[in-house]
Amino acid sequence: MDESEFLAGYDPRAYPAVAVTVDVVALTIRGGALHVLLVQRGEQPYAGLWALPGGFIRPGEDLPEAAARELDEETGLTGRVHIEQLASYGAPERDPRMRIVSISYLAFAPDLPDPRAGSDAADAAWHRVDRLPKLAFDHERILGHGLERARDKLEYTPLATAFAGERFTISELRAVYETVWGVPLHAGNFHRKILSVPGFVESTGETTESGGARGGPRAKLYRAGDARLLHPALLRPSREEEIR
Amino acid sequence: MDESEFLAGYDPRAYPAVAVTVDVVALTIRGGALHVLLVQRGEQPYAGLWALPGGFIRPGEDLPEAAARELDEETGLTGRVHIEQLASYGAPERDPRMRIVSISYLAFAPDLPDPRAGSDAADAAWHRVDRLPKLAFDHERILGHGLERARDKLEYTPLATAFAGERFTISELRAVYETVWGVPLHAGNFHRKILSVPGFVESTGETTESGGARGGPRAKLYRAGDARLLHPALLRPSREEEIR
DNA sequence: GCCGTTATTCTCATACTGAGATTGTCTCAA
DNA sequence: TTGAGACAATCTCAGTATGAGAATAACGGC
Repeated sequence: MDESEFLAGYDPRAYPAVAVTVDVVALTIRGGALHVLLVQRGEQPYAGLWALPGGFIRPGEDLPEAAARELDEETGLTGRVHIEQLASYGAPERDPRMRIVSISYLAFAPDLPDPRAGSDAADAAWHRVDRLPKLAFDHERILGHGLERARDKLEYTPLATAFAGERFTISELRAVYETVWGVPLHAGNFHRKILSVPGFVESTGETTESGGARGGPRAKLYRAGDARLLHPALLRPSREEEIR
Repeated sequence: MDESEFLAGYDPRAYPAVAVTVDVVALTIRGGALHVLLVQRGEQPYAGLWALPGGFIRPGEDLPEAAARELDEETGLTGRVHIEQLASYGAPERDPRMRIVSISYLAFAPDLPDPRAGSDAADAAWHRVDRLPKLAFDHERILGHGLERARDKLEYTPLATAFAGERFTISELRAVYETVWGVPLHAGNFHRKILSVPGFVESTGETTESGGARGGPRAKLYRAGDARLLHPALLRPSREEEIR
């Protein structure tokens, strides 16, 4: 039986309703650590637990639109934020109330301010991804996929510049990679690599106002270039475990 | 307003129903060309046009399960087929009948038999992806994303072996790459590369029964190895256009 | 048996990478 | 004011990967 036949003898409205939500994995870097935006649930199920910000799509609203709205409701930020679809989850029992299919989105932004104290429920806050509370629903799994995707995209896209400000130094960019990947990188090689990938960064001709907090010369400032893919890619230090 | 507050004053059932479907982009290689499985619609809307196989998810059925079922209904194949989630589409007007959110799946398989003559609608058949008829809904876009994903995954995963049979020669594997990427590859370099990537293929110790149809020595036979990621990856000949 | 085809292996020049070292600027504290 | 340590920016050098072309040899078809 395929779609048309199925439709012919099948009225979806006759079945238990399926609701569609979007959930957003919003990542930012604060104080040298990767953080994710979470909201504390005020109601059952999972009252008191933290969850990814999200909600039902509205009539007439496209998916990316819904994701941007959810993010905006928590952070107040709309522009400047890179947002992309992550994956969808629809296990029958993932929400005890009813059948809910959730489309997850991944968002990246430079050091964001504290979220609005939720016009709603209990609370909203940035949490270090390496010190997470227990999450509601299957949000731990969704967040895991989001982190994986972010780490991968750092390799072959200029995504890292989305975590940095308008202008940044090579060292700041390196800190983004080190934070997201969780490994130290060779400063000299990183510098050489960044400048050799066409379109990754472009010089602003300026330098920082002063040296680093603990010394060192002023660094040159760069802005994001026009490349959409990095070629050749920046490869993560080998991950033998992940290969097999 | 976040999920919990929204839920509190909002009953999704009160809104126009949202239906969830899965659509499958099933790819195979037949006669040296990449093909996609399409079904011809028997009813409105888009009656007579071709579309990706798909249909509504059923109560109690998880997403991947639904995708596998849809594929099985058309091909009869269940095992052997690699299947993974592709993306989701939910533009309000993508289906004129009602709000439909579709989760698409990507499937790869070795040269598959002709599909069942659809227990349903009009027809089901493999179509060369470079000679497509007009497609229903936004299926052309979905297929485009599927092809893009397949081409990318060929670079860093052993996916190509999913298009080849149980045992295959290096040349057959090269043909898969050339077909999916649409470019000729240097036979010698390809050979060297495949054998140097750990875990990509492993020797069976056997060779083909005879040489190629137009001559040439017998080729050694290999089977898929245990690698899940290719390292270093096989890079596609440079695609300047796609970088910026 | 001769010719064209194809599998497999080599060569060689070029490009990219990891590790370590060098040079010179700048902050901080004695 | 000065010396120590931090850090940006370059460079060296060896090891590895890649593209292009060629060499060798096994087969099928005629």
